[in-house]
Amino acid sequence: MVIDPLKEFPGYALRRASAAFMAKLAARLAVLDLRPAEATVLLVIGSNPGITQSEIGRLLDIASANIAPLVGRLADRDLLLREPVDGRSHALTLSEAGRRLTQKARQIIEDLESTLLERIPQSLRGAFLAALRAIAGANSD
Amino acid sequence: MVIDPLKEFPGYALRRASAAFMAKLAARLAVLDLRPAEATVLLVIGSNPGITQSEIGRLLDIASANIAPLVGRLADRDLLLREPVDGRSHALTLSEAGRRLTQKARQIIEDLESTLLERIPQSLRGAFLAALRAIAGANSD
DNA sequence: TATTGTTATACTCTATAACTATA
DNA sequence: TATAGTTATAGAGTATAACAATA
Repeated sequence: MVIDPLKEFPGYALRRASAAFMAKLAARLAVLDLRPAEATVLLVIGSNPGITQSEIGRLLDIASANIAPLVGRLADRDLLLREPVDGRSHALTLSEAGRRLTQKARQIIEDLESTLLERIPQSLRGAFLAALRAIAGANSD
Repeated sequence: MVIDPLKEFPGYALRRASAAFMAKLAARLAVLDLRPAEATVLLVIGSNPGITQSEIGRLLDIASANIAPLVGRLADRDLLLREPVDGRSHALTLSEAGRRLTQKARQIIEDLESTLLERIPQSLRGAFLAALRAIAGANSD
């Protein structure tokens, strides 16, 4: 019998749960030729027309160096438009094709989120989300 | 004001929480020149002397192709010993240096796990862990 | 035939450093 | 000086394919 010394570690369970969820998400978004990070950026732009890359980075905790190629790929596919707001910032807006694709991505994400919630007793869902946010926001270290 | 369309998605919160936790873990284990995956493998071998690579892979959900170089690095550092049990499997055991390093890694991990638990009300910890396991084990898709 | 282990390769996300241009 | 953006590069985890050796 193999002993699992990580069995009681919530941090390890967190890692495994996240990996399992992300693998499923990636597989489903692949149908749209989108990666998880690309889909989340599209959703953010859709909800915030005119947002800049640096604002997206702060919201999603993505380094600006990593947003550049990501947004570049989406722009190359004509999913979004870049318009200068001043000499250095660019306002990002979804194109018509971008809006259609974002809507499909949102559907996929919401479907998957629903299956995740089904695994958690309804009365605990609020506390579960609060706990995850507390862990994610624990940047005092 | 920037709107966060992912605010209510537990899957996204899960991803962020895991990323935050893993970043801290990686930073602390770096002191021992260990990566998170290496530390978990050391812990598993420490609790299961003589375990084989394929058994580790099944326990930790790591593809065998990825375990090979990982175990190879640990063996190169003389942290573990590989002894053939039959013509194809190798029994893995910690060396004395491996045991010392594993103990230090375990301390680091347990410390960090404690700070994570502090963020969750005590009465909810059991349910939180159960929820994460349910999500990680939801392989029916 | 199935399993164990290995090598090679590629993809995704993330991290850092160095740089230009603008505020 | 600080901020926005870009480029280049590297590290880490993960995935697949192909293969040899063994059960």
